[in-house]
Formats: sequence, structure tokens, C-alpha cells
Amino acid sequence: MTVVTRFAPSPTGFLHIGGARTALFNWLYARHTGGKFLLRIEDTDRKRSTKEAIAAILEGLDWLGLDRDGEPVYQSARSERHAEVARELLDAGHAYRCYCSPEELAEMRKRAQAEGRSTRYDGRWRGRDPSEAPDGVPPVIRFKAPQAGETVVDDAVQGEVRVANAQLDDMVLLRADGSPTYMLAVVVDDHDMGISHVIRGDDHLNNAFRQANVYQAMGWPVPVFAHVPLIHGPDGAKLSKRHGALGVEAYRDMGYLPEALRNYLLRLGWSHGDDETISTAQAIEWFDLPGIGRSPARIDFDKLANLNGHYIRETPDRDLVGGVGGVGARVATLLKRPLTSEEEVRLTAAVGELKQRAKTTQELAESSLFYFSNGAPEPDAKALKLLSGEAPALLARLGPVLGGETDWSADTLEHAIRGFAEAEGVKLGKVAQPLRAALTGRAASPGIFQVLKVLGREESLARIEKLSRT
RNA sequence: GACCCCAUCGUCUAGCGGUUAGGACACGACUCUUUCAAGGUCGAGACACGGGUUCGAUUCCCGUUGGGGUCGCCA
Repeated sequence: MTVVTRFAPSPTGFLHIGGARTALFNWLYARHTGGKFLLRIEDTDRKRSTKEAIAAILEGLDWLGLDRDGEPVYQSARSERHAEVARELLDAGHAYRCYCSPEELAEMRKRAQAEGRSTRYDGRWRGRDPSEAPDGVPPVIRFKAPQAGETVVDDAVQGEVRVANAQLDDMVLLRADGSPTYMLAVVVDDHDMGISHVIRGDDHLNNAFRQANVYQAMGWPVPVFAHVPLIHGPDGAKLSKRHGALGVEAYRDMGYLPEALRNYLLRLGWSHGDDETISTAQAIEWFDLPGIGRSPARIDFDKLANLNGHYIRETPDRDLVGGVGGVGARVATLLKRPLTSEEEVRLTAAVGELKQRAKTTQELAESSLFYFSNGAPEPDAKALKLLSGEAPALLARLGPVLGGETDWSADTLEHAIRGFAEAEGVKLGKVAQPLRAALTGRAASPGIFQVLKVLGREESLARIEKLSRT
């Protein structure tokens, strides 16, 4: 059997982190099995669906690197087919017309609740003859759900899940205006698209029972269901905007790399022994359904950051500046001006060291700023401390020594500075720290010889001279 | 409230009847070192509770507690 999976978001918002993981799992499973990964936009609810949301979802998937097979299917374009299936169900006696008005249903629920009964639809039109239909009330079509026995779903993640059919009510398939409901549309579309595996959020587990019954009524094979537990916020509560329920583009803007996010999301709910750092290629090779965990997970930004740092270090300097990392663009934004080509060269020379200590590409961009300031940046408190006491005098003596160097390479500079420290009778740190403060305005930076080299002879000497005069 | 799902260090997890309960992030110490990171070494840290089943339960079953989800002419 060929595997066909799908990601089926409703375009009412951006692609959030939970949806991204669902998409990732579906994509991975399709790629792992050599099957297909399809995209379906569930825009049945025209009122709440927006073009912007569709664009955001498409962009999000694209940025995450989850390529789909074929063009996206728009559910709204398929309403004719949905209605057709509803009619078939009606003809076969698996569905019936219900003439309850919304007001009547609200009243029914209110009473049920007051009496402590279940608020499910009571099936009052199930056996009634259409001739009893009231005037002027357009009917909905409801599914005739089995009333006795139980419905069993053999879930690839949750195992065998069962519910008494008495718990299931006759859900609406076709609204009064003839439009299909989600419950009908998913089943019809998943069937027509040949979906073999439905991998989706846990919040759909209860729907699976209802959907399984529709499949059966139509005589269609039921796909494999795999309900993945939801992602919670760091506090265990539902994901909110404050912590993580952001669109993937927000993660991109914050400076996370797509591969890092993929790796993080993969490990959030799926495992392969003790493996933690898993490349996408490796993930495709390993991904399977039994590896998906059954319990909900909390998002952990520290771990994401750690993984991101790892992938930043792995990314070639050039790609970091211009490609996925977009560090060049970030620096330009911070500087509020485009980089000169000379600066771009300098940035590329600098990232190799800078990336060793960055958790995000945004952080990386910020840490490079001292290379582009006009003169040394204003020293911060710690740097100021390093520049007090003997330091200015020391730098004043160091200046000419470095000025005498003709070969401005890291090795030569290191040799010269170590020699200087020795001649002064101080440890290297006594020279390196004030020098660092003078060049970068900070107490922490990449290796100081590297900084000198990237900054260049002229700029370095100018910064030293300026500070040594104070 | 009814129904469904879940339960191992703070977090993500390994474990699939017999283990000194393993790894990762975070945390602490040390190390490396021109600073900060990264790296290395070490440390602290968990089987929610109560019953069964079994020679033996973290592991299987039941219950309790706790968490989550679903109860729309939304998806």
C-alpha cells in the first residue's frame, strides 16, 4: 500500500507550532515510506477563512522546508462532491433530514443541561416522516449514527480506543444552506484523496469515532489514524500567544533556523532511543509511528535555543550571512542602513567566530555590531572597569608596538601581543582584556586576535589610540 | 458535568517483568582559556498514590489523584 498523508489546516490564522509539528510528522512519514504528502486547506467556513492565513501557512511550510506533493486542495471547491455524498447517505438510509431550528436546538441543550443530561442532539427527527416538516424551515442532513454497541478506533499512537455508541449523536453533515460541515468534508476528501494515514492532533481523537462511522456507512476503507498529543506551554497549560503559540514566521524572525526547529519539534513527541541531534536526512530514515509518544509535551525554549546554537555552528559562514541565517539583512536592519560590500566581507570574516557563541541568528547579528560602528562603541559598565587604572597607559604603550606590525594576521598579532605582555611583565589577560574593551566596548567578545584582524589595521589602531588617550 | 486520552529527574525522553532506572536541555563544580561561548570531566535530580497479578513490578490489570482533550448548522 502506498502511503499518502496530508496536512489539513483551517486558514483562520498562521501556522502555529503545533500545526508545524503535525505537518512535520506527516511529511516525515510520507518521505520515510516513499509515499506522498498532500496539503488540503480546510476553508469550509468561508467567513473565518482568509487569504492572508492561507499565504501564511504556505509560507510557513515553505520556510520549514516541508515540500508537498501536488497542488493544495481547497476544500471549499469540493462542496458539490460533499453534497453528493450526503445525498448518497440519505438514499441509503444512513442519514436523515432534521427540521430543528437553531433556536429549538439551543432550547433543547439548555433544558438538557438544566436537567443534568447530556447536551447531545436527541435524534428527534431520526424516525419522523418528512411530511411532518414545519413550513419555512430548511432542513439539515444528519448522520444516522449507530445507537447500540460501540465504535472502536485502532489508533497508531493511542492504541485501541473505544466509545459506547450511545455517546455519539447524529451530527450534521449538510447545513441548512446546503454547505458541508467539517465532519462530512474531511471524510469525503480524505477518501477521495486516497489518504492512507491520518496523522493529526489529539484534539481530533473524539472526531475519529464519528468519522469512522461515516467511512463504514459509505463502505469505504478507514484510514490509519494516529493522534498525536498536543503541545502545551512551559507551564503545562494550553499554548497561548505569550509562550509559543506563535506562527513559525515569528520563530524565523527571532532567529531560529528551520533545521533546528525541525529537530526540536521532532523530538517533542517522538523519540529514537537516546538520539537528540537528528538531521533531517536522518529523521526521514528513522521516522515511524511507534516512536510517537502518548503523553502531551511542554515546549522548552532553552532546549530549542541549544539546538539552534548547534545548527548555527554547523552552518557555513556564507549561508549564515546571506542564506537561511539572513544575518546580513539582520545587521542592516539593526544599522538602519544597507551594508557596504566591504562590510559584507568583514561580516563574513567575522561570523566564523561569532557563531560559536550565538543561540539565534538575531543574537549573532547583534553581537557583530561593534565591527560596524564608527569608532569603538560606547563601553558598557564592565568594559569601563577594564579600562580604568593602568589600562589606558598600557594601551598607549601597546599602540605603537602594533602600529609597527606590517603583517596584520592573527598569528603575527598574537605573537606581538604575547611578546608585549612578557616585556611588560604582566599576564596576557592584563593586556587582552583592556584591549578587548577598547576595540569592542564589551568585556566579552570573540578571540581578541581575530577581532584585531577582522577589524583591520587602521580601525584597530584608531580605537586603541582613542581609548589610550583618556 | 458526561465521554475520551495521558502520567519516569524542573523540562523533553529511553525503558517494552529481573537495570547501580540511561540520555538531552537547564542547574552546580572542575577543566580548557585572552573574555564569553563551545568542548571535556564530575555532581545533584524521577518511576504520582493505593490495591491486585507474579517468585519478582517503573513495566501488566483495576481504582484514586492530577493534567489534557471533546462535547456547534467551527474546523
